[in-house]
Order: sequence, then C-alpha cells, then structure tokens
Amino acid sequence: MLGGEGESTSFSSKEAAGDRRKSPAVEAEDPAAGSRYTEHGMGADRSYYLHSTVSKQSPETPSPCSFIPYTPCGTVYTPSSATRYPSSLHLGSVLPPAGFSPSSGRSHFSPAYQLGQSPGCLYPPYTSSGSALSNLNLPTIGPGMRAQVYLCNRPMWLKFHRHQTEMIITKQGRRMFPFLSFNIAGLNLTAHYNVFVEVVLADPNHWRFQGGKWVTCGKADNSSQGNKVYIHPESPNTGAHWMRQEISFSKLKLTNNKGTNINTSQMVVLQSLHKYQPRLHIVEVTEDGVEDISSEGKTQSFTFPENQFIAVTAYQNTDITQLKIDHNPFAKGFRDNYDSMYAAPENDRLTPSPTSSPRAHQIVPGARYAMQPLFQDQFVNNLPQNRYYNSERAVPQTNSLLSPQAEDATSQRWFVTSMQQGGNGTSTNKLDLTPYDGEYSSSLLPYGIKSLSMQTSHALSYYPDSPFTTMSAGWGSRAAYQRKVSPSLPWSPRPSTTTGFPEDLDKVKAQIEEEVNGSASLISSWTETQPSALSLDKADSYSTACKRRRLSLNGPITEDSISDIKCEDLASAAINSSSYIKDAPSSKCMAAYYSFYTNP
DNA sequence: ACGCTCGCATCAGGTGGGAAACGG
DNA sequence: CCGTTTCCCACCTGATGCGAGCGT
Repeated sequence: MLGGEGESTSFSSKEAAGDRRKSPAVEAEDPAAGSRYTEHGMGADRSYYLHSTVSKQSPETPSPCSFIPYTPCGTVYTPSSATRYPSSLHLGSVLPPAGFSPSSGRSHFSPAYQLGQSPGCLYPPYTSSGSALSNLNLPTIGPGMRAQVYLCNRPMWLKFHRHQTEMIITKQGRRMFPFLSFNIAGLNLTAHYNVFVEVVLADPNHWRFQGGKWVTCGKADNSSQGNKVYIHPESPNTGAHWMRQEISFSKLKLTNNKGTNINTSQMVVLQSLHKYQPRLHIVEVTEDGVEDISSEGKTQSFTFPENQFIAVTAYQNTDITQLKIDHNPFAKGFRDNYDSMYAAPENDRLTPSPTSSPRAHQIVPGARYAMQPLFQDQFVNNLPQNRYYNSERAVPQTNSLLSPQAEDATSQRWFVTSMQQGGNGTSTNKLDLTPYDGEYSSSLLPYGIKSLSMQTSHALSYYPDSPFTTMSAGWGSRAAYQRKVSPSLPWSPRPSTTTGFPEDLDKVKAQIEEEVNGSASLISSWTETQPSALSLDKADSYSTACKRRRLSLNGPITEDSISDIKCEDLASAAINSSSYIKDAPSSKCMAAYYSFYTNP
C-alpha cells in the first residue's frame, strides 16, 4: 500500500535492479520497519529523551539542537496495516517548558522515533511538553547526523488548525492549502536522499461536522487503498540540495479516487471525513535513488501535529472556507471587496495603518512585482484594521516570500528536531495557542534574539516552488520571473550564507521585537473576527498595501524576508557550517522561533 | 549583432460556490 | 429526507511565448 503507485512513476527512469528497494517503495510488512529504531527512556514519564539509531550517528556527538522531550503516546494512528514507516519521528512543535531558560539547553540531539503503535494508541493531544531550545546550534555536518526539519508555513497551519483544518479531495485531485513546506538541516551534504510525504490516518474515527464542530462518528475505514505517499519530484537529491532551499509539496494533490491511474505519483488517496496526518520522510539512498536496505537508520520521519486535517469533499466549517479564501491566491475571486482593494486613495495607500502592526514598515523592494495581497492575513487576528494592511505579495527577498508561509512572518519557520511531541492527556487535537500567546514575548525577547538578515532577491511566487525556490532545483523554467529580479537590489539571488548577517541582526531583532509587541492580537483567534465582518477596512488596508507595494522599491526588510532569512540561514548555514555554526547567530534566531512555542 | 530586460497576451490550471446527482 | 459527492461556473494565478527596447 505504501508508496505503491507513486514510487514507480517517480523512479521509473532510475530503476535499479537488484534487491534494493527504492524508497519509499517498501513492502508494507517490512520486518525492519518495526525495529528500525530503538527507543530509550520509554516510560510513564513523558519527559525523557530518545536516541534514534540513525546509522553513523555517534552517540557522543552533541546535537546542535538539543533535547526534545519525547512522549510515548504517538500522534498518528497506526492501523494494523501499518505503513513501512511506523516509527514516526514525531516532531511536534517545540514547546519549551515553563522553566525554559536560555541556559537550560542540553546537548543531545535526540530524534525521537516513535515505534509502531497499536491502534489503541490514538491521536494524542497536542501538547506543549517543553523543551528548551536555548542552546540551539546549527546542525553539524557530517555522516550520520540527524536531520532537523522546519515547517516553513507553520503559522498559517496553526491558523487553520485552530478551526480544524479541512482539505478538499476531488476525483481529479485537489492541492492542499496550506501546503506542506519544509526546510531541512542537518543532512549530509553529499549523501543522497529521497524526501517524501506520507499521509496517514491520524485517528481511528470517522468524523462529521455537526453543530458547528467536528465530532467523531463511528470508526474510520482502515481499509483504505491507494497511494498514500507523495515523493518530492526532486528526489533523489543530495543533502546539500535539500538544505539549500525550502522544500515545497505544493503540487501534492489529494483525491478520493482510489481507482485513479492518472498522475498517481502526484496523488494521495484519502477518504472523506477522515482525519489525516502528513508525515515527512527523509530517506538516505544511493545516488540513483535506491534505498540501501543494508543499513538501518537511514530513514527519518517528521510529524507536525498542526498539519493534521480532515479530508472533505466540500468545506464544512465556514471559518476554514474563509481562511482558504483569504489566503489562497487562487481563491481571490471569492474575496470580498476585491475590486475595491486597489481603489483606495493615494494617501491611504501610503499611510500606515493606525494600528500599524510591526509590518507597517515592511515595504517591499521590487515594486515590479505587482503582487496581490498574499500576506494579508499574516496575522488574521489583526483584523480588521491590519488584516490586509501588509498584504504585499511580492517581497522579492527570499525564496518563499510569495508563498503563503511567507505571510507568516516572524514565526514562519518552525524547527523540529528529533523530538517526540508530548501528550498532555487532553482530548483536543488543537494546538493550544494560549500559552503560545502568553509566552510569545516573555520567552522570546529575553533571550537576545538575533535573527539573521539574509537578504535575497528571491522572488515571490506565491507557492514555495517559486522561481528562487526552484530555479536551483531545476524545477522547470521560470526564467521569466527570475530575470525580473533587479540586479540592483541589495541582495543576492541566493542567500549568502555569510554576508550581511551581523549588521542585520539588530535590525531583525528589532523587527521581531516589534512583532512581539504587537503579538497580543497576532495569535488571537480568527473567530474573533467574523468572516462576514470583512469590513471596509479590509479594502483600505488592502489598497494601502498594494499601493505601498507599488511604490516601495527599496523598503526595509520585511518580516517575511526575515523569516525566510532565518529559514535560509538554517539551511545555508548548515551547508557552510564552518563559519557560522559556532557564532551561531542563527542559533539564536532559531531559539527565537522556538520561543514561540512556550508553555504556560 | 547579440544578450538581456521588460511588458503584454495567451493559456492551462487552481479556487470555492452552488446546483444537481447520488446513496443510505 | 438528509448528508455527501460530483459537476460546472466565473474568477483568478502562474507559466510561457513573443516582441520591443536597451546596453554592450
């Protein structure tokens, strides 16, 4: 079942004979799967750490990212027909414990591989069992190291997650929105990896939207068939490649057509009204993409609970619908006041919003990019005044600025090391954002956040597979967009891993602090603003943003860029480990991100 | 002449809404 | 009857091709 159809297509040109399998093409009953990883510290106490048995990993090797608590209760429901990768490295959001201290970091990078679970171990609640990330360091480069994965558009996922994300599935396949987008660090630069996403049942229930909320309704149909794996089209590729840029799965499509033979490699077959959990798998393979089964521990899996969603054939929750409309550029036609968004008076366009969020100054360089307000709800909570204020779509600075995650400015990247998400025993699957809010500033600021301001001219495709994201990856030609990047822009097409960091640190920090100051509403619930309340303010702010966009050729760095910078930094720093790992301004940057996850 | 940038037009494909169809 | 699924629609984005303009 796992990866059946998809893999064949993806690797058809690289078929390799022999007994070696191609990842993720693996027999469902891979005997090694269940024992691929060893776990340590399993016990009643949730606060312990696991050391995976990733091959070549030296136990003594201090981890760049430390200690992430592991919780025995898994997040992903694993029916009897477990896939080959039951041992999900569950990398929940990093939620430092209450006692989080900048100096409390530990030095062991401990991917917490979760062994296969019985169906009885159901979807565990998202918890904030803490982990201090203060001593976060950039990943070391070398064989056997564990990967660290960052969910690039996590804030957006969180917005949806608050209302229980829904994903449309159709016969011909529907893209996910938000889509999965990651940054990976800690890979061996020269080793080859397959990167793919597997979508597994998150719990054993059938769901129904009733009375304005999702309720369980019977048991899930475990007999699902069809492809559950989407292999990144760039697979296989080197660690350097994967770490060089954001890894987007925007082309991944969800379908309920089990019999489809069309584009099966792009399709993940799901069942409506079932809850799913995407997993990211990174499998070390040979150069031709063949997984070498002779060595264990070359598979690492990452799970972000906020990526969970319920597959539907029609949206059930209007909040989700509104979020989709507001965020997805392809749904722009359904936005209210769209026509008026560009009709605001000149002065309105140039005048910062009264409530000027920290993004007020995020004037975007590259006015050429007459982009639409994609960042409008970077923080939907700022609605209505700020909702569309900083709706610049084009921020030609990083590889993801035009991507939806770009709008999620400050906390855009979510670093996940080998951590097992904790479970707190609650029954909700929603991420608890309350502590997130509360600790937003308290944990973030005190620790001397210094983000790296890596300026790039990455342009801004809404999707991560934007020109700059993909150009180096060879995903089709996007010259038409690439060339639009003005050479006069002060940043380079590819983020320099070194230049410009120090001098921008303060600037970035200041911006982050501004974010923090305005964070009260940042994380507030979307429901605070009814969809129907998309007021005229929206149009005004929209217009303002658009105007600003047009006129701001050389504005200051945007938060979006900062976020991407961080993201890029992490990856590029990993590539250029020598000079920055130690100083690790990026570490602090990452720590800052971590800080968004806090415990009450 | 050549290469590059830029603007414009075209087209494929993605989007949610809504009505119709389907099925228990 | 009611919940779910399918299909079509209008609207939009993004990719691409082409030609004009510019600098070397």
